[in-house]
Amino acid sequence: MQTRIAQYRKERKITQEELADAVNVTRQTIISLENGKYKASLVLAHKIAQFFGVTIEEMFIFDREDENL
Amino acid sequence: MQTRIAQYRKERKITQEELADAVNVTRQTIISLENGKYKASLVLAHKIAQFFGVTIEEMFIFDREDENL
DNA sequence: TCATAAAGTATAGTACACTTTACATTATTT
DNA sequence: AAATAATGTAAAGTGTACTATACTTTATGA
Repeated sequence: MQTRIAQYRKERKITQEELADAVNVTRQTIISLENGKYKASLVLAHKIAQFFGVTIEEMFIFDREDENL
Repeated sequence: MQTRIAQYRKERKITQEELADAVNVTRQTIISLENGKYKASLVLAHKIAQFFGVTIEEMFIFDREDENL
């Protein structure tokens, strides 16, 4: 699964720490999401999408591998 | 967090088991989601929304309590 | 070039999404 | 009323999202 977190974040010149604070997770969580270490929970996905004013589907790119959970 | 899973499912006269099979989880997972025992993962949310042809945001209703993850 | 900000790595711990199996209750149909 | 379908409950196990802390590397800018 891919995300546009880093892309949107950089476009808006926001640091990982600022985003982390905004959605109330640790900086490590943002790093891990951006680097594909794991997938966001539904609520976190929603908060990040909301923060950037886009839908979850626009922020997170589901691919065929996501047949598994 | 609320969901419209049961609502959409009943509208289309689909059983929990049929939905479970369609999105490749167990029947217990569907029951638990419908009864608010826990929240879907992002990928499962996506698969359920896709199955019903709606967006994740339309299928899952985020409320203020969802400040936490 | 030196300081500092930003991004990254590592690791141990906790909570919970999801599975599996088995049994119980409630609806639906004949 | 009896059979069967559908929904529900319980409980133990696994994987992983996220935290916390501490340290390292890479960018940015005076």
